[in-house]
Amino acid sequence: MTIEHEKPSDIFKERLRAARESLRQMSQAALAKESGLPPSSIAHFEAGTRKPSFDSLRKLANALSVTTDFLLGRTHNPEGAAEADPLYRDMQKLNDENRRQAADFMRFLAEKHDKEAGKK
Amino acid sequence: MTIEHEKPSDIFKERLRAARESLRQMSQAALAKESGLPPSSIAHFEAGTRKPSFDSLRKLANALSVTTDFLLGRTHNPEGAAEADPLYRDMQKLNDENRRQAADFMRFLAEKHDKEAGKK
DNA sequence: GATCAATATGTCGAATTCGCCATGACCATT
DNA sequence: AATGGTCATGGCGAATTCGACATATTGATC
Repeated sequence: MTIEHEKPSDIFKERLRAARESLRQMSQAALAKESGLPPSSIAHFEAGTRKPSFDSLRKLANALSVTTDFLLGRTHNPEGAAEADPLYRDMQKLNDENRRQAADFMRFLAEKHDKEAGKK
Repeated sequence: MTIEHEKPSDIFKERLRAARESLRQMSQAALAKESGLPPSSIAHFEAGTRKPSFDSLRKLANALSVTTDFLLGRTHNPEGAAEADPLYRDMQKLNDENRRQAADFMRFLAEKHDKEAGKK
């Protein structure tokens, strides 16, 4: 039972925009040129109307110098091994009971976050 | 320097087979069941006649507990320990603020657990 | 208001993957 | 020879992404 109130495809478009704007400070046009993809594809990806193919995903990750796991929402760190994540190291110190409590707490956070869906 | 003119799609099929056979010792049918993909898709991927879509790639990486970067040939190591952990994966779906709170809570649990280690 | 750059949205045919199913090959063990 | 397990291959229609292009929309500056 995973917390899936945010779908993988939704995470992807947010990660892509975050990497392009905050991390690399590029325009869509600049990323398009760097990755060799048409600008409209970048826009579609960030709008969530398309999901990248095998090749497109590779080009995006290369152009942005981030891991594909970050773009797919599998890792929080744009760069490198998740094992280096201090949070992961803390996680490994937990016993089974503590892990269950942490999971419950995260579910609570996710639900509270969902209630703030009436914005904009 | 080593000449590496192997196309990304060729690397992928080799990585997929290596992860399934050597790393996890699963049959194609077993991986199909674990990932929720049809067995024929696994065969096509390893034959190189198809390349996985966005969703299929995620399912494969989850089922095999490896990074997508490894499957795509962007890194040399499978390094899937953290990404394989469901708790860690769920944490990636939280926003920054919630993630920070979850981290604090886990640190608290870890420290509390340390204090109870007076006995050996 | 006018202009311009950046982004959003949609349309088109072509190409690719999708799940599903059938068939054949290969290789053991019986 | 026959069986069973594993994998390879390809056809089928449906769904999706592809690149390319057109056209709004937004936001900031003048």
